[in-house]
Amino acid sequence: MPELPEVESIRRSLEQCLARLYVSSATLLRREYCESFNVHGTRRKTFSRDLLDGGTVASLKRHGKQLAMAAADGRVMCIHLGMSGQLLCFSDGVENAPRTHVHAQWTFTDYYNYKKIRLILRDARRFGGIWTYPSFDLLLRERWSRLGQDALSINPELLSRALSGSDRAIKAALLDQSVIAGIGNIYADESLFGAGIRPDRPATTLKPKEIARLAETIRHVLESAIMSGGTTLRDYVNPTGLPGSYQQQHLVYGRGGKHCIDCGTRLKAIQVAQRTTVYCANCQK
DNA sequence: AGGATAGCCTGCGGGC
DNA sequence: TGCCCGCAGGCTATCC
Repeated sequence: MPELPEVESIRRSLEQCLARLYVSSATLLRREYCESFNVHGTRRKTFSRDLLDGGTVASLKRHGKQLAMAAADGRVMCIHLGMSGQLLCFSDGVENAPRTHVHAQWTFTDYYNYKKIRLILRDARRFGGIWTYPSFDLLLRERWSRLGQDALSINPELLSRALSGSDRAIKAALLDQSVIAGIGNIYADESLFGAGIRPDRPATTLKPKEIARLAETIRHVLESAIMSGGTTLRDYVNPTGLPGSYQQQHLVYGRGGKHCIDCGTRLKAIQVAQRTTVYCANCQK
């Protein structure tokens, strides 16, 4: 379940592995997993060139939970991993790569070191996808423009503006990618606990001081999680196969019915925005 | 029109 | 042992 910290870990890992490499092949194995757009933003058939075939990897960018790989000639490929998506790197010749649920694969050639790297995109549940554009500007305009401020660069003023006039539960707002981008169920619960705010409070009832505290806590939680390489609950691993360890620092997520680490009260598990939500009724007001 | 809801999809674990 | 059901949740389409 890649949220912002996991996607950022993947981005950094791919940047290390693939920057400046030549894309010597790109294959889409499941047609409907990828949508390609022309210069007018109109959908059309996907060609291997859309998956950067024949290009050179210039940059890896991220906004919220979405990742973009751009070629030096401007072509860009946006990847969203949904719930179960994985990007995995293998050095050429090593045949321990998973074969199931692979929807796209690439071969990168490193002409300086005479090495080849294979990248595969697997996604069992197929909630993810790939969207390709002829330029980064088009990705920004057609897709990323729908996303709110990236959660890693949130501050009190921006969060306050994003939440203004919304009377739904604060957690529902945090999960809405058009309000703030990158937060999923795990980091929403952890951030609200850290800020001492009940997840079911209508967003409009938050005082400026609480919004400020929440903004700071979100940044702190996400930064800590990135330093731990993200959260691995079941099968998240970065492209080099390394799991994250932030799950060891979870204070509420997945701990419903257990004791609050701060005060010992039994943590409550409720439903907010159709998601299991765990909080401490004593510590969170 | 903002917000709630259903549905997509597979793997896994608990219960019987 | 094996089967069935519920649950996990990011996102979009649809409804209210």
